[in-house]
Amino acid sequence: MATRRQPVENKRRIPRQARAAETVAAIVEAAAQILERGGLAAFTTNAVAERAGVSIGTLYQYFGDKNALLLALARQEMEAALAEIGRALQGEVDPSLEGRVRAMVRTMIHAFRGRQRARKAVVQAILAQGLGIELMAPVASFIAAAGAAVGSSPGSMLPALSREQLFILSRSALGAIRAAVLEEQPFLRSRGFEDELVRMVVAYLGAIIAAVPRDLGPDPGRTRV
Amino acid sequence: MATRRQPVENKRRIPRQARAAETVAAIVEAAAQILERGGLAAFTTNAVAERAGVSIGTLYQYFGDKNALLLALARQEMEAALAEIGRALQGEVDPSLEGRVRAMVRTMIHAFRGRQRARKAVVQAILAQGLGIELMAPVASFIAAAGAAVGSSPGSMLPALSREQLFILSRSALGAIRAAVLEEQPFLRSRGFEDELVRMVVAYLGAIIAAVPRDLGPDPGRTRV
Amino acid sequence: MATRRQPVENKRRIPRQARAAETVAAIVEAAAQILERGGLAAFTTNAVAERAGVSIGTLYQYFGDKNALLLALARQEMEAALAEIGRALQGEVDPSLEGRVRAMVRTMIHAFRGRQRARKAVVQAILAQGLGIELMAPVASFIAAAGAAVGSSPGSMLPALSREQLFILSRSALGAIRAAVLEEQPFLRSRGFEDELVRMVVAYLGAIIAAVPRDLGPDPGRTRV
Amino acid sequence: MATRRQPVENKRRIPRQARAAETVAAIVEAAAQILERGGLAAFTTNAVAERAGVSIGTLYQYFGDKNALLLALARQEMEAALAEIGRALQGEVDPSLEGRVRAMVRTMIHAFRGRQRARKAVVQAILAQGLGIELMAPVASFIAAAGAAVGSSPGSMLPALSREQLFILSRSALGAIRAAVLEEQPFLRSRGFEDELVRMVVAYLGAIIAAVPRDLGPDPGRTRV
DNA sequence: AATGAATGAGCCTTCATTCAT
DNA sequence: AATGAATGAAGGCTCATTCAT
Repeated sequence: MATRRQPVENKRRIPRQARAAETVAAIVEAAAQILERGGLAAFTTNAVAERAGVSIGTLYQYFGDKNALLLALARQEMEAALAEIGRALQGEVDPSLEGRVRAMVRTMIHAFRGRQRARKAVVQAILAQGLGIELMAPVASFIAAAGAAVGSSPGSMLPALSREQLFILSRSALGAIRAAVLEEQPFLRSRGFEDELVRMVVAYLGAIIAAVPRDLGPDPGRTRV
Repeated sequence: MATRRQPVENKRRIPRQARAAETVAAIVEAAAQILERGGLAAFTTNAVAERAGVSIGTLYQYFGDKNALLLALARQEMEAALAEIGRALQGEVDPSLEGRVRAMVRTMIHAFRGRQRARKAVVQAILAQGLGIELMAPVASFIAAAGAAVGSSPGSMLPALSREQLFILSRSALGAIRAAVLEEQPFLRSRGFEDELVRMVVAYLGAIIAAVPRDLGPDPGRTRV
Repeated sequence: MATRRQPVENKRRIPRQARAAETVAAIVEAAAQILERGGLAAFTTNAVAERAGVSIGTLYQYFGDKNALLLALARQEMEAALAEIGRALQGEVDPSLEGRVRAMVRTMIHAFRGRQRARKAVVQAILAQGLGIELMAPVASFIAAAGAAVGSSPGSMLPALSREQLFILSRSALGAIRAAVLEEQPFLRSRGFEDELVRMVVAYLGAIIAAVPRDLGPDPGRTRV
Repeated sequence: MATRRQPVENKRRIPRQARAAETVAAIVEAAAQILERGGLAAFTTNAVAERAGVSIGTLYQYFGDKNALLLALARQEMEAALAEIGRALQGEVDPSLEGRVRAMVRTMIHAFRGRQRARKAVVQAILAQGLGIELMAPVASFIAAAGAAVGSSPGSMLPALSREQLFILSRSALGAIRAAVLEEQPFLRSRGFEDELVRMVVAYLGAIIAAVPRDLGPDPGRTRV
């Protein structure tokens, strides 16, 4: 990407007026469109500005550099996905563990509003920038919170999850989804794929629960995020 | 970015002589070193040629473009890892399912000869090029073969794996390892991380086996690669 | 020249402001100067940009590639020459056929503002690019128009010219001039050379006129551009 | 072409043995084929050597540089064309001026064994190298000789031709043919085109003859090559 | 005589970013 | 706040040519 600076966050100006907010939204939307159509190769700041209908200078008024724009898009979609999951969990008819897991998996599979190419490009770019951590942090928190909620519910046997367990829980399913996105696997949105992901996660959680008595009682060393 | 051609493989000349083979090896090794020290940003064809002690022209004699070199490095390491796994399975003292899984997981974790930065860079680049499929194909074949071997062993209950199961099996564990590499997680090489990955895979395999009687008997629709 | 693309015209941005127009003019002028001094070998985009006093990026802002710049220069000079011929025909004291022909020949000989090396380089490059047609089209049109004007004048015997006649008329004289330029013949600007060219063209026109009665009367098959 | 040296002639070794002569012929033929198929862009020394089935080193054994090879090809074809003209003039049934002119024109149109793309490429390259003079010299000599022969024949009125006349005579017709080749004009091999070229040349010669009495008597200043 | 691996100067081009208006 | 012309570092890549074997 030949970026000269790599400020993780680099917003120059917080938009305070309605017009400015619209401009920012237009730029982010333009970025998504460019990515969707032309992939990472077409994603140049000039191209985004042009499609957004603003000058390149205006783009830099709101996004300190190319990365900031990419990150903003990624964050926006990630937050939308998490919010979606939250809604799904809330309104879920099936309150069982499997029901909850399925709701989460399904939402993650269908994230990014169906813009697969854009999603792929964003994932590629995020990974290429080494910004994966940033974006995964909220996911981990979310899962930890969900896990804690489940674990603390009356009849649950789910213990507090270790750092490694949390990591694997969030990265394995998401990693598989991600791989399917990057490889453009046709079965990404199939029921079979979803079923297997759910099976894997549920099986893993089951194994964790089953291991509890042997491994430990309530342990202060465990992370309870 | 701005790649003009994307030939998956782009070797120009097959080295027929000992001297040429050495040159090729030197170039690939130089690439790994450059990547290890300076990451993707430092990975320029000129830099690689210089470190390899050959002219840029010589580099292009053997690698059609920058990508071909990257791919060659990735392939070499991937094959080395698979071979390593093969050896590990062969000489494994513990022939149990968990023993086998652990051998595979451990090898994947320690792949790329411990050059983590180089590994990260290669993964980033491969993903950014959308070349993930190419590299994962042999892994999937390998796992399918291993799965088939296990499944056909006398007392095994492991059925033939479906396409989706195969995918998830190979990508979830590898996806988690990959994420740990990209995020430079400190626990990557820890015993705890390995344990959890093994637990996840074993649990998933157990769930697959448990599901067989209900789902289906021997089914010709299943992939038995 | 190792050109990868061959877009006949490849202007990136239409200059809308006075400053931009000046920049473009400066670049084209610089190109002519570089060509005049160092020939085709010295004609590199970086050299042109430097002489023009702009950055290489600016050059590419207005000319999609090296070729586009070359073509722009060629077009500019070609159009200047045609305009010059137009003025010469207009103000010509000698309205005879020979007078007109001489005016045209003389202007073509002295085209390109006397910059013979630049002219040679441009011709070479244009031919090497296979772009000769593009540049000759307006000349053919011009000659056709002139021929038609002459032919339709009261006492003229000049018939409408066929495609082949038009072609030969425009290419033979110009071809001889071009050859003299490329071969750097010392007599290029001599009176004797001009005289002979005029003689050739006039003789050919005379032959065409003489042939009319035998060949055909007014014939709709003939091109009257 | 980025040539570093430009030795007009640069043969390294005169082949004295049959095998060597075959090799040289194979290389020249390969050059013609490469040119015919891929144009100037494909004409690299390595490509020619490969097609000729020899190593690049061998190519350089016989041709000092790329130019020498190009020139050799051009010469070979040019000489073939002149020889062809000679034969045509010899066996010509029509001994009139027009008959002779037509024989010459026709041969020039059909030169290069019908390999139009190769011819075009050679012309482009020759012009781009500024080697036009070299190749045209024999043509001029030939025409001068032919003119002298005609002029000295009993009833002929053709005077010795001046340098400029010779030049125009050879370059105008050939220039028109050349332009048709470069522009890939479809009528290149048409009867109409040939007719007009003949008409032009004959008309010009007629004008020269007609001018003799007024201009000069036998003049020592005239070139009688 | 032939081979072909190696050379390397240097070209074209991209695109993130700045700043005067 | 917005504009957009201008910047320029930097990188991928070509190909004629050499020379040790």
